Amino acid sequence: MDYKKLADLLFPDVKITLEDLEKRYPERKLPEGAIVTRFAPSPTGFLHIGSVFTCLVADNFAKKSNGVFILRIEDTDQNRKIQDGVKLIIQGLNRYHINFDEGVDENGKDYGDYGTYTQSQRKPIYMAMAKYLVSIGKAYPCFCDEETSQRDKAIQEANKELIGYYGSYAHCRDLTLEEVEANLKAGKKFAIRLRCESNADHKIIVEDAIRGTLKLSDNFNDVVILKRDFLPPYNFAHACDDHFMRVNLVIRGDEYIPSIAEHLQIFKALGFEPIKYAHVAPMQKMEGNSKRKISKRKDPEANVTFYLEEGYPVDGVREYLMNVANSNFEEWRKQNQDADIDDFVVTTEKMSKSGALFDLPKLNDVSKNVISKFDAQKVYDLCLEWAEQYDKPFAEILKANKDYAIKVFSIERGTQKPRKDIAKWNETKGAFGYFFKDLFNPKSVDEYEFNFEKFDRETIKKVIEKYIGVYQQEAENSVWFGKIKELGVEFGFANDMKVYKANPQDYVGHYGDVASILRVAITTKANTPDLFQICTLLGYDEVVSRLKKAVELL
RNA sequence: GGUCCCAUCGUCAAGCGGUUAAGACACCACCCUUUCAAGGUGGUUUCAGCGGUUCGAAUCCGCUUGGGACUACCA
Repeated sequence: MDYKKLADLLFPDVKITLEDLEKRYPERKLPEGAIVTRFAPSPTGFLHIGSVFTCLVADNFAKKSNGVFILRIEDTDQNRKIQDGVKLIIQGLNRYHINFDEGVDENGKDYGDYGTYTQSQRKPIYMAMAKYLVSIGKAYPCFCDEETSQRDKAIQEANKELIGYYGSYAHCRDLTLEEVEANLKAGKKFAIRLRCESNADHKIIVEDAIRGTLKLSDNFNDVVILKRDFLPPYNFAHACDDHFMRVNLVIRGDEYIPSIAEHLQIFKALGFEPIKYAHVAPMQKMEGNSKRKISKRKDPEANVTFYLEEGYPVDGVREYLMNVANSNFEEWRKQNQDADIDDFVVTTEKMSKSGALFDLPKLNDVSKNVISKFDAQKVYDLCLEWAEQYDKPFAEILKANKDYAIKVFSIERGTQKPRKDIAKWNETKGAFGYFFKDLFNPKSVDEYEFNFEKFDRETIKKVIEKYIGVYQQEAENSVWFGKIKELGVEFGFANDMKVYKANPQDYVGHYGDVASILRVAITTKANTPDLFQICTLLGYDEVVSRLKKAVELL
């Protein structure tokens, strides 16, 4: 068989050769150990949180090794592509401070020397390489239609045979030149298949950067490497692109593990150096009693916009994702409290083999800590940024009361033990809303978080009424609090915690309870920052009017 | 069905043949207390099961079970 002739018959117009491409995309001159990796999404929907995770890791590898991080758009499936898919991905990634050294921008424009970075535009490369494989006898044209493969599959299933295009099912594997010519003349379209030289009984050993040694069955299938539209499926695009972009570490989801053998076969046929893989476990989610992958369709938290909408600060999400990526991150963070998160070095060895459950309570905790370290101005800025998009009325209030809002956010901030009231910006209104007159408008006693299990209405009312009489805007916290204690004694509250603890039955409650009643009366909330500071900020008139309001509603 | 991957507290996880089996989140209790939080201290809870190898197994090997992925001219 004259394979060269076959290749020319199939691709008469393809002139690009392997040598041309090797020259056009030379090996990179990078320091020893530099990692060249890439994120290669398909623009088929929203940006998945798992993608952000993978990017964070990949970006870290590249940056820390003085390597290169590439964004490549895998849009060879023209049917699944969506409008603005690329934009969505890039914008989402940018929000999480992920930037690429090479790739495409929001408008689809390339930057970098190894482009183009959009697969649908790399057709000439794939065709050239497919032609090359045909010319050396490692690939062949397949004229089979869908019905044929459906039928074969049914037969294989019925016979409990392996499913695929191989052996006697590989109808076009040994077509003669004449047969090919006849098919071509008849106007039949063809795909290109790899001529597989192995079988399923053959085992291969692969070293995965995360998984360690993997023992896999070899590929036995004459897989399609060029579809009828002459665009490649993932497998061939992966081999060509990652080789010519001089990628040296492929970080991808572990759903690709079963196809490693197939991919390596393609590399080998092409004469390319086999590539190193790092297969990342997917994010999981609890459903009933079992874990499952977070699904794009079913789970809102799969979409990055979920975190944006809820108002999780970007730094919080990044911090949490780092936690998931490397278990030693937490320890590192403890020792480097103020260090930039980018200073942390992620290692493949420390990455988990099994999928981590997305743990929202943990995210909340991490996020609370992150926010607690922001200064008031930053809290204001980020909260406003969030509100502008997701809570317009609140944004207006924040803008109209900027200085005041910053004072509010300053309470017990910047101290050794900063408050941890909020984990995300959509909690701000609940936690601090009462500071703003426009947001404080209780209509019924039900809106107050009074502890009616401990104290009845009358007691609460009496305490508040009495307090209205004695309340003054004190300059000193201690003086102010002394009065509260004093007031409590009148109603039978203990003014000493130890005394109270010793004989609780002798008292109605303790001074903390008095403070709680006043806190709720003034703010409606049981949990607030330092009440003295709240009163100071609110001002005498407002405090008194709120106390009166509470009495009225009680 | 076939192929492959994975398996330590409720969750995330240290662990790499000898440990009282770390730590974090969550939960509970207590302490502190000029209130609420925060913080501090302590606690509940884990090696999926069964065999083997070994003086010794969470760790190595088998099997079983459970979970997951793949099985496209999708990626």
